[in-house]
Amino acid sequence: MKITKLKNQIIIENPTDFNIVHILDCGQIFRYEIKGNIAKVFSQNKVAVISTEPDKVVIKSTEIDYFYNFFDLDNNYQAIKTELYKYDNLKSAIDFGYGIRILKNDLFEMIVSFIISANNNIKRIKRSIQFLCEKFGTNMGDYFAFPSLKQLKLAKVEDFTQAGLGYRANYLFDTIKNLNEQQLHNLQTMPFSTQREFLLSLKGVGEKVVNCILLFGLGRKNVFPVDTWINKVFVDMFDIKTNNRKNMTQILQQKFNNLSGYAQQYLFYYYRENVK
DNA sequence: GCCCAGGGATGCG
DNA sequence: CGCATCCATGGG
Repeated sequence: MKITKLKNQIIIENPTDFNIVHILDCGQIFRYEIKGNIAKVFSQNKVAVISTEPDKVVIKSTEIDYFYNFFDLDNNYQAIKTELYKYDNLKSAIDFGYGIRILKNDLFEMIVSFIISANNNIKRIKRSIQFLCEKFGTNMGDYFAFPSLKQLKLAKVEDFTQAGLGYRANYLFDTIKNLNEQQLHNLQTMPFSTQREFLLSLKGVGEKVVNCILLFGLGRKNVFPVDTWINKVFVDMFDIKTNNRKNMTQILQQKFNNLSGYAQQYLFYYYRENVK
């Protein structure tokens, strides 16, 4: 795989560790479109267009530095997959989702998105987030930006209910009310345990959501979010008996250490796409 | 009508 | 602490 970064585009030749469908459909992001071989990805107020051609992927954006980092292109996924391939029960998942990469997404967007994600399904999560973008985000012309904290502070509980958040409307409203820009800024450089403790103090953020925020919004790869899918597959794939999600998380994180986040994404994607 | 979806808050022992 | 129950909402 060869990556060439130009002024307004990135060219990836022989993309053995980059498949935009794998990346977008593995549940780490909720703002994207896939139409044939063209995909659009949104983060903050930015957009990238990804075209997949035979033996080549082209990423186009006016914010090419942002998306180079966003797609984690300095990271060597070949080495990660080689390491994870040592686990028998991961081989088929890695083969299936070979092009997965863990995105470096915006922290605030991840906090809001994964509060909405709790006990919800991806289709409805997408719809709710799109509603919030259209109602409170900046109009960028052919799309809407994700609303800033300041913009979301203008929302009432009724707006979140109207967005279809159900009982999560109150959680999000409370979190937005209590968050400030300084805290968001400070979170970027806090030690792991302090980040975790602060995020858990937010309404609507529990053990699973905090791990998603840490993984996708703060680049912490040592966490293993256990959701309903991982819960289902746990006993099958690891032959460890427990129904306690906190125990599963601890067991999985000990097993995979700093590769936990990657292992989780391969397994989540494989299982959700192949099992009903 | 029932069950499920990238679960969390709350209360009770 | 651990555990049970409740919580909106749309799709299958």
